[in-house]
Formats: sequence, structure tokens, C-alpha cells
Amino acid sequence: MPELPEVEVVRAGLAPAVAGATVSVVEVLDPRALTRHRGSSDDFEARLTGRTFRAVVRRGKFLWLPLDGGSGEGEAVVGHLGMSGQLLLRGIEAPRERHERVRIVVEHPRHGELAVVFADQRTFGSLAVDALVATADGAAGGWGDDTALVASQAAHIARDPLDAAFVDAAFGQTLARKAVAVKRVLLDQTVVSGIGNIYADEALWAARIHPETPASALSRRGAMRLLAEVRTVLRKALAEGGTSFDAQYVNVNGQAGYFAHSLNAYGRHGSPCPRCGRPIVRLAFTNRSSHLCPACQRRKAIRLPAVIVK
DNA sequence: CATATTTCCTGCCTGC
DNA sequence: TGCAGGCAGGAAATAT
Repeated sequence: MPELPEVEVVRAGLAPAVAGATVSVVEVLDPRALTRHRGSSDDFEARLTGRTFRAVVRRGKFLWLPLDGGSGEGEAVVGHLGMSGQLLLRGIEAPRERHERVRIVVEHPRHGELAVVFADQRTFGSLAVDALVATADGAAGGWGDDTALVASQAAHIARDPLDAAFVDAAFGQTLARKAVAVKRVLLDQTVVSGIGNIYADEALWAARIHPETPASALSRRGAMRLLAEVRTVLRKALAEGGTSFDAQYVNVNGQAGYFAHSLNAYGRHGSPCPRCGRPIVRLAFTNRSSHLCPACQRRKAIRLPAVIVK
């Protein structure tokens, strides 16, 4: 469930400890953590050992750590936390985490030796050594680095709503030509990245928009209001350290965030809507759920063409 | 081309 | 107490 705020907390925690650090040892404990790496575990270890991390960069829910040197535009370690992935900073003597999959020992010129531990209960997350490619729009690849490069595995992902190079007008135009439910579009990482089920439900609640509203049925003003609410909820969650329900999402020190206390709709079915007091409901949505207030978030009436009935 | 469904995985929770 | 089944869900692959 790490979405943009949670991944940004991890990025910001990792950056000061890892930027400028050199990899001394790589241990792959479970090759399923490398499903997106083109090559063996040995290849991953060999490509990484001895390299120096230049930065920690994030776009949407993707993280990448550019490596110094190399050919062409260079390479990076690209990572996605999936459902339950964690990147933890530990001392080199630290015992194994419960679901530890990869351990990268680095030597930092000021902080000394550290272990970067990738732990992942459900193994939807993964790490890979990946090529860096130029960004399509020439702007910086993401948060945390000024260079106009992006990991190739994240290059097809749209910019996220907190990215300075995100284009609001293009987002509005995309919504206007999509017939599918607006919530689906919010979750489509090729349209806007960083939003998952929690923040989609929260933003739609704040904007008083029913998740099944066809995207194209929103007015331009409605679309921009939704985008503004997306940004507000992402920023608030980031300021509170992200959303943690159990031990699934934690920062690099293993600590939970506080935003779960601020949720208005997600997971609150049966509880009163904080705005109107009527119960929040849960609706089936593909293989997951939508949480909403049916009173505040009215399904927009679809204007049907006139039909002549004999 | 656009949209819908399936797949990957483990741990917790419910109901029998 | 055990165990089956449901559920959680991001994104790529596959199907319609």
C-alpha cells in the first residue's frame, strides 16, 4: 500500500544515508525480489558491487538510485515496493528482517558502513539494475535529482501530481476523453502516477465525486477541483509520515506514519461520514473496494440521448 | 486502440 | 482447534 507519500518518506529517509555511498556487498536472499532484473542474482550482485549511488529519485511510486560511472546515460537501481515492500537502513550487524529479500551493504564517506535492507512480505515489490534514459519532456526525472534522466522501467509512468513538470491541462484533457470511471483513471499510472486505492478514495471523497462517475462526465472545473484535492491529500499524508495500518508500511527506520488517523473514507465503511454523518459505504471495485459517502458523493446523472418509444 | 481481466504472493481474519 | 476461503492490492501480461 505504499503510495506516493509513503514512497517519498522512504526516498527522503534513504537519500542522506545512501547518496555518495559505495556498495561493498550485495546479498540476494530471495531471487523473487529481482523479478524485474534482466539477469541472474549473480549478475545483479556483480553489476552493483563497487558502484557508488549518486542520488535517490522518485516518480510516483517508483524509486531509482542512479549509479556513478557506466556507459551511455548510465544505470540505476530501480525499485518498486509493490504491496508490502520496505527499504530499511540498518547497522551491518543487524539481524535478518522477517521477510528480508536483499541486503546491500554500503560504505558512506561520513556515515560509515550501513545495510540497506529490502524486505517484502508479499513479494510484489522488486529491485533491478536498469538503464537510465532521457526524459521525454526534458525536465528532471523526478523528486531528488535535477538531471533529466529516468530509469527505463519507470519511463512509461506519468509524472505525479506533486512533480513541478506535471501538466494540469493535459490531465484535464485526458479525463475529458476517457469513458471509464474516474477512479480508474486516477489509478492509471500512465495518466497520473503515485495514487493508489487509499488516496484515490480520499481525494474523491474530498472532491465530493462518486468514484464510478465517467471521467468524461466531469466538467473542466470539476476535474481541476479533483486534481487540487489529490494534491492536498498527498501533501497532508506526506506531512504526517504516510499511512500505516499494520507493520506493512514503515519508514527507513521501521516507524509507522500517522495519516491513518486522518482518513475520511478509506476503510471507514459503517462509520459516519465526517462531513454529513451518514454512513460511509464500501462498493466492490474490480478486485478491490471503493469507500465513499453516498450522500456527499452523488453519482452524476448520465444524460441520455432522447429515444423515441413506439 | 481502449478497456477488462488475470496473475503474482503471504498473512490475517472470518466462518464452519 | 483446525482449516478452507476470502481479502488486501500495484502493475505487467493477457484477453476481449
